[in-house]
Amino acid sequence: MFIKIDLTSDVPIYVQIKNAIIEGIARGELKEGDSLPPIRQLAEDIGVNMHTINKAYNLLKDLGFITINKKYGAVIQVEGFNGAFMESLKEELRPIITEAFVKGMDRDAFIKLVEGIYDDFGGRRNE
Amino acid sequence: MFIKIDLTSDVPIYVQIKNAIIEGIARGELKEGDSLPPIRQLAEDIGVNMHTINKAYNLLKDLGFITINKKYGAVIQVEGFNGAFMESLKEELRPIITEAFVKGMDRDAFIKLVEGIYDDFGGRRNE
Amino acid sequence: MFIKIDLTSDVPIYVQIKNAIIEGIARGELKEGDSLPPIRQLAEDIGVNMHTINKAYNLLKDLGFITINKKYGAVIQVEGFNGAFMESLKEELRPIITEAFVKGMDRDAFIKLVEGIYDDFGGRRNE
Amino acid sequence: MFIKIDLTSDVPIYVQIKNAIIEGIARGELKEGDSLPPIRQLAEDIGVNMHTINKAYNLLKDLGFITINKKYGAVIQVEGFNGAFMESLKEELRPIITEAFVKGMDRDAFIKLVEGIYDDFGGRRNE
DNA sequence: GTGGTCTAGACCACA
DNA sequence: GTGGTCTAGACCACG
Repeated sequence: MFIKIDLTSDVPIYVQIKNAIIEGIARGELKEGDSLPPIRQLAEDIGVNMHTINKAYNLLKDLGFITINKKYGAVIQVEGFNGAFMESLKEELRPIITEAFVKGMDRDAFIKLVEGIYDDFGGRRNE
Repeated sequence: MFIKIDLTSDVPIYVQIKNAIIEGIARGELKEGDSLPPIRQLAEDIGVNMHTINKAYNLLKDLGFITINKKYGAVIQVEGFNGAFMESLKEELRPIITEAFVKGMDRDAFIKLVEGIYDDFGGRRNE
Repeated sequence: MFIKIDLTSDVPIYVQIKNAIIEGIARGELKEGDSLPPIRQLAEDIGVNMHTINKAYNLLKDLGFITINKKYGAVIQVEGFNGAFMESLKEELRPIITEAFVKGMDRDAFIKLVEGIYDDFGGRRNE
Repeated sequence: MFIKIDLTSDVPIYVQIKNAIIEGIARGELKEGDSLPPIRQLAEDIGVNMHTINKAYNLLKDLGFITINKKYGAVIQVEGFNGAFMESLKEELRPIITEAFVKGMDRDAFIKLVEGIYDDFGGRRNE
């Protein structure tokens, strides 16, 4: 698994790592039951501190994408979406859509954009 | 114009203000050519520091929603979307969509969510 | 507010701090709306590292006892209990009660113990 | 005896095993004088390391639920509760009750919860 | 002046 | 060998 960090980004490193791992699941490179690398190893691999990886893993745990135990480390195990997730999704989405709308981007153009991203994960099923 | 700030949110206040103003444009409460309130006044109205309002206005300017000049202050003037905007939109959208996909939300369900938000601004045109 | 840490305890320091603060609320020394000390100040006061306090505050936030914002820092704001809380409460309680039962402590004796602790917070209301 | 381990729980495995055995006594499935399975066998049965079982058995011994000798292995022999037990019980219970109280759960509701758990072991006596 | 992020490096509990 | 905790000390974003 290859994670590329942009140190100049204003997105915190641990969030970038979180996103990269979820992206890895979406792409099918990481499957349910797979173990993520040990925090210290991944830290060395991508050249950041152990604590930063730790924070990313714990965030993934809180978001329901992995479980953590001392035997197998961090293991992919995705909780399905629920009402709370839908709510937070909507709240994240709303200001983005509003900006696009105000800038004159119509609904169909926006949906096309969404479809384009979805198609990247196209044939895959997450089970 | 009524802006409600949620101090408990982890969205920075100046971003909340920015979002509220764009939302105001989307809802038709603010139109091209309208002036935003003077910084001091808005700061007092919603009970935050002038500095914070200033930051929000500057962000709106950078995003192409207003112009700022000494004479008229902050005036709504929306730049249409361009390639750079599309790129940043995609970058914002991607991790959100990826999470939804991995959690088992399919494309159509996501699109329905998008449509729901778009419909809030329904019949309006921004000109 | 006075927090006493037992460095020899196997309860992590940040958990001890969390417990002490909840205890402070229960005793009425901390009320809704009160700000907790800034993390660095409390860290110095009780002689632990800033990060340990930070962890305690974030845990309290996750548990629904405080909110955190940059303006007022950590502010007491208690979420009422819900189903999820009841479940975790039951799971915590079960092994404790089971031990007591097996050791021959009957229901009434156990309840008396509970009442004794409740009475420490007796006349108070948390609103 | 059937012990189910939850690797995703943050309760250590050896504590889960300890709890399960005490629960077995409470339910009457294990009685005074009964032998627990040999360490190796139980380790194999539930798929954990011998070391972990050993730790659980030693904990049970320290808590006064079993005796361990070379001839008969681990044998259920429950010490009645004493002052020290009461003290540790109180210390465990206090933060749990405090959280419940602060979240607005009143004494009677809490006691009802306790009674519900006690009733699971209802008509039984441990002798 | 507040919390948030990150680093470097140590020790410990659990498996 | 795994994650968890803790420390000391730095820099940054937000208000």
